[in-house]
Amino acid sequence: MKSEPSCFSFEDLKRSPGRIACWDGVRNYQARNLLREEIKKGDGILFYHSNIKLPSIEGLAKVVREGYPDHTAWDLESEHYDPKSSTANPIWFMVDIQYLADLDPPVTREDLKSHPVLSKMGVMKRGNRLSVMPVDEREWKAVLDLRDMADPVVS
DNA sequence: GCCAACGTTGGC
DNA sequence: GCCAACGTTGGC
Repeated sequence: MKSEPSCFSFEDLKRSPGRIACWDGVRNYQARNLLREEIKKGDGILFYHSNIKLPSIEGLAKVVREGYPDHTAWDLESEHYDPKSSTANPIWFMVDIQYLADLDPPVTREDLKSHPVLSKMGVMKRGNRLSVMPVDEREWKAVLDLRDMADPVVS
């Protein structure tokens, strides 16, 4: 999952109650479909900071609640308000995620670029604009290996 | 600040 | 349904 830290950072997640936050405000159909259908409770998450000097994977999180309607779409006050979405027919979805661990130090985009497996990650693809994208098993393991970490998502 | 990539919008 | 125009994203 990718976020501009000025909008919502990994630190923000850590400071959230129970270290849980909802991944709201996604307004892209491809990402919506992932949130609604693909992402399962217990899935591991690489939390990536974008649009900054040193774009990096900051840490790990996991999904604690599967796709449910994004209520900010119904909130007139929200900048993500969308009149096309209603409680009867929600268009946009979100999941809840929970902090797991820091990557210390963060795995930078430079790190990813020079890695045989990670250089092929979705987040490295040109023009990629999704705030949610799939990470495969090899990529997940490769990130953990870079920091000599045990897999925290084994259930 | 530049610019490529991509999604969305709207005229036709 | 096509496609040009436009806005946004995000690395550099």
